[in-house]
Amino acid sequence: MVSTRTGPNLSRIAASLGVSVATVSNALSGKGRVSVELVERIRATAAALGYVPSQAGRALRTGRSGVLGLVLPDISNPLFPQIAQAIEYSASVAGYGVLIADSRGDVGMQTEAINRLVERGVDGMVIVPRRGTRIADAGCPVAVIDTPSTPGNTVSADHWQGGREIAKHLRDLGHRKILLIGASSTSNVQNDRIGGFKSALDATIKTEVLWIENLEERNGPGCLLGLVDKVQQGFTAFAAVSDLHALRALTELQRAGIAVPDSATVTGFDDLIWSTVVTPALTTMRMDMATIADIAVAALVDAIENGGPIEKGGPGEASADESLPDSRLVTAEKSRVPMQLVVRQSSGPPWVGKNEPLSGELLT
Amino acid sequence: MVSTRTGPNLSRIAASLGVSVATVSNALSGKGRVSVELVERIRATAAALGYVPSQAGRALRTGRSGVLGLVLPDISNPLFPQIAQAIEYSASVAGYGVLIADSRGDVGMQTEAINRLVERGVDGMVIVPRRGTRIADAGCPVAVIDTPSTPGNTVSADHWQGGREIAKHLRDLGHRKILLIGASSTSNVQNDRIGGFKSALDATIKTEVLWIENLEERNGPGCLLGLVDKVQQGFTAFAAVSDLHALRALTELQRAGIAVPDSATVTGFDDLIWSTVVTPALTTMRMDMATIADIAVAALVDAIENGGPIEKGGPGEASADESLPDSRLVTAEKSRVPMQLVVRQSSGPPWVGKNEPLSGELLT
DNA sequence: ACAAGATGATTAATCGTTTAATCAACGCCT
DNA sequence: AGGCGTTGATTAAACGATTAATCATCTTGT
Repeated sequence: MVSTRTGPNLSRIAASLGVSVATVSNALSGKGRVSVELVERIRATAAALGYVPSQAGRALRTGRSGVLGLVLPDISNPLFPQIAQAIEYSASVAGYGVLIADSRGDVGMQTEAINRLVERGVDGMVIVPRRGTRIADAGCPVAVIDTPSTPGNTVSADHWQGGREIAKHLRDLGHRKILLIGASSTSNVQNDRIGGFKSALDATIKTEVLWIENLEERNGPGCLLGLVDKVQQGFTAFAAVSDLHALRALTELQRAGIAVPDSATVTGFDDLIWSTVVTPALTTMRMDMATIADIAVAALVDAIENGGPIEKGGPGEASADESLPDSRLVTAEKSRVPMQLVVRQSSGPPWVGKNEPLSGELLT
Repeated sequence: MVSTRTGPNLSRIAASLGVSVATVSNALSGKGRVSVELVERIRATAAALGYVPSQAGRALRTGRSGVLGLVLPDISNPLFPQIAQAIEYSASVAGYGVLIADSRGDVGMQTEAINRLVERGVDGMVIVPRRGTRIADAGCPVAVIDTPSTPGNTVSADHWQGGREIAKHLRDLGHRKILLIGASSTSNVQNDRIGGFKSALDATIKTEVLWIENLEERNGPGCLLGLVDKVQQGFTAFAAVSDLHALRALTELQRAGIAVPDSATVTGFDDLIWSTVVTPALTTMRMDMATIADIAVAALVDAIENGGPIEKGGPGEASADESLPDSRLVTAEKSRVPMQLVVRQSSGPPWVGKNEPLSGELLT
């Protein structure tokens, strides 16, 4: 029960100057009419006393908490640090705090996580869904960061263009038989990247898609991807849809004695933390998370403060549920942010040098 | 100005039942004296109306926000997902929300980040410092997750024991010349891991420490670690102090045609996301973040709600600053949580099979 | 039967901030 | 000089929940 009555409040400042609290409030917020001289004095004593406004008091009065929620259904996603950092930065610049919620990969717990945020009184939330999960009605403005092709998406990287860029990079290097590596065929993001990839190539280049999830269903998690066979079949480039899978491909090839990039090219996506430290460093596509976060937060703040552009919840059960006000997906003018190609050492022309594509001596 | 007057409040419930707000409050919190029958009716209508208590109102009255802050000076740390997930879970079980703050690696911005949290009215905060940065006075209970040897540490993994375990694992496999790989000699965590490692070995086993930071100062970031030379010098095992460096070592060795674990063993620390997907999967030490988070949050909540055990801010400038109440580092009974050895495929006995330690054909 | 205690509910104050409404001076114009 | 707009400040009423203090009943003991 030790209430930490820490800083002074408005009335303390008011008392110490012999003015009213309203005047102090007005002076500090610059809203009412206060003489410049008095504003100066109030500012000074506020600073001297180390005044910090009570968010609770302000929130109660204004009905806004100044806090945004951040929901990542799959928080173990290695992209999380990038996203959290970018959102937190954009939010703090806009004067908002960021409350995190985790649904531990469980789709059912996502609603629960969202409810926790709502109960904490967030003014809006940023949701990065995975696998096209439905966003439950939140009763507050919601910004969705997924992929442009998903209905309801607010802003995201241009995954399609990203796919195109990396495809062109591989094509220009001279690759003619490319294996695309993805995790799940139900992911919108991955499908867009793959779609863009294929759209950049004509019939002279052959592609094939390997879905890791399907493979692991048969061979168990962590199984080999069978890339050595693919090399023997003539594939010279392996374009993973995420750096995590690129890493898997890279090490599997290396373990089999296939040199990268000399005998096989590997590329990834997202420029994750390890892409620069592995040997060879990964060629990858980087998303501009700072810009994406800025846009998402700006759209959210606009909706919160000015009742900006919102779109009624998606089709389906959205308007059927009447107990809650419908979720309000915010929209942004610029909804797709270009990705940037980062060329490092893991990609190169096929069949460089003299080596056979397969040394064979170290097959597991 | 569209105030989202969403849910009903206490008075709405009170009015709809013809009782007073105090009674409703008492009934829902179970504190005052209300007849069981009335409690039942109040609970029912509260649920029917979809009542959610206003955190702002509650916070203003009780002086507690029900929110904890989470500070990671280096949010790009790949451990972040694990930590954030664990802390958020423990906090939500304890009825608290988690507000994140990032100082983007900049030590100076750490104070700023902490201040942002304080201004938002967090009841306490969890800080995971890096490189022994000083914790600025926060004016609220603070739990520090670092390493047991750091003064002021609240709880953490037992890095020393972790080092011992992995050393014993390598010793038992038969390795006699081991290279330890760390990033920075100023990191308490890394020093503890290395210290524990060495403490488990007698003079028959030779170890050497490679600090990546020193190497990169000379050769530039992302440079090779020169592990091929080390193999030639007779090192058979490479024990990295983090999975990130283990990954770096693994790929560097593989790129040079040195098979892992056949010709060289590589181990890591922390069981990061990629440790299972690389080939060979990484042998590593896993921290029990769930337990660590539970302990940290419990200590924090205890200090917040019962004024639990706290320790005055560290020596030095802590008590010199008089404008803020001193920071209160909370303590926990169990401050070191054992790490767990996870044996996978990247470690094995030295010189297994017939292969020469170095094939040499693929040296970069 | 009456004082004393237990029970169940209400009153009213409070947390700190914002803001609409009010008020007192003062200068200015006709 | 009296009415009027402007300036600079104050008053007072919220916002929603918590809680100490109070009050009305009803039970119980002597």
